[in-house]
Amino acid sequence: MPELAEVETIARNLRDGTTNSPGIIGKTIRDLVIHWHKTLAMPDEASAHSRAVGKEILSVGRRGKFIQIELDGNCYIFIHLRMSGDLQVISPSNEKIPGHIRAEWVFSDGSRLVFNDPRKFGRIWITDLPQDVVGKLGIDPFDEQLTIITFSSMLMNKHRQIKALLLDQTFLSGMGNIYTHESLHRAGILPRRDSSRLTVDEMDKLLGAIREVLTEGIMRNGSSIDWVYRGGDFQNYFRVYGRKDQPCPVCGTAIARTLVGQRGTHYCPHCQPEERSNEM
DNA sequence: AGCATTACCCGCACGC
DNA sequence: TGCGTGCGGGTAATGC
Repeated sequence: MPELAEVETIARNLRDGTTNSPGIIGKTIRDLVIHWHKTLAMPDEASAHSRAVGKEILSVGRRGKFIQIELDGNCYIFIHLRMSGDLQVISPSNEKIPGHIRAEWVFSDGSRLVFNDPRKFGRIWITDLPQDVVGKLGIDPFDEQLTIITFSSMLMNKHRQIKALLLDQTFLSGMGNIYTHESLHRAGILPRRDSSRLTVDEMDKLLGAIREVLTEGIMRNGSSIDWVYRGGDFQNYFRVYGRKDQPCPVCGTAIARTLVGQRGTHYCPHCQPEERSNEM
């Protein structure tokens, strides 16, 4: 699915508009149509309809990997794109309709916000209690309160494989499989290393690498992978993700693939070595 | 009890 | 045609 950089890009496009589509701030919802029942996680369809219809869109933002759309009357729409979701604004003049629409909001001006999601894993919540949906999310990687002091103590208080920990949304919110790979490679850390046993220098490098990779990802409008194209081109700058057997751009060693927590994991055996033993 | 890991599951499309 | 794989995450089971 889209990760932080892709979700951020989509949120910005919905808010500010693109050359092809207008933003949705200020639009009024005239109708909500659910095409695939399970896409609506909360509440039931009738309640969702009555909560959203007639409301004006006040803001669009991101919470972890959730898109947050604020409506007037203290109501929020949360959308999680999971693996294959995408959001597009379709104007009457801009009829390029995607093939797997699971839900859509129709606005009073005739334009629509469509939720396209081939794999049907994406979910929508409409609620006046945001904490029920995003309350358990960990700190955002760009949060100013996430200093190296905070980050290092967070890591030292856990004993988990560093890659699995970075993917845990209650620990840090927004990291996914791609950006985790790229961050660990840039920081020179093997994905299965124990988080609490990283050196302070490694923790410092890791936080910097996470922010660097996410910033570049956002700058390039995210990554476009598989058949789900979203307009970004960060995929052309991956150093390890999806590059099994190809040379590491830093040292030329063949990129290796393994499994960490049931998920494909790529790394450079030379740049990301095993932990050095402390024994003499 | 609480934490960490593993297995399985959920729809679909694509490459080999 | 069949099989493995995947920008994610929830649940259940197991082990420490």
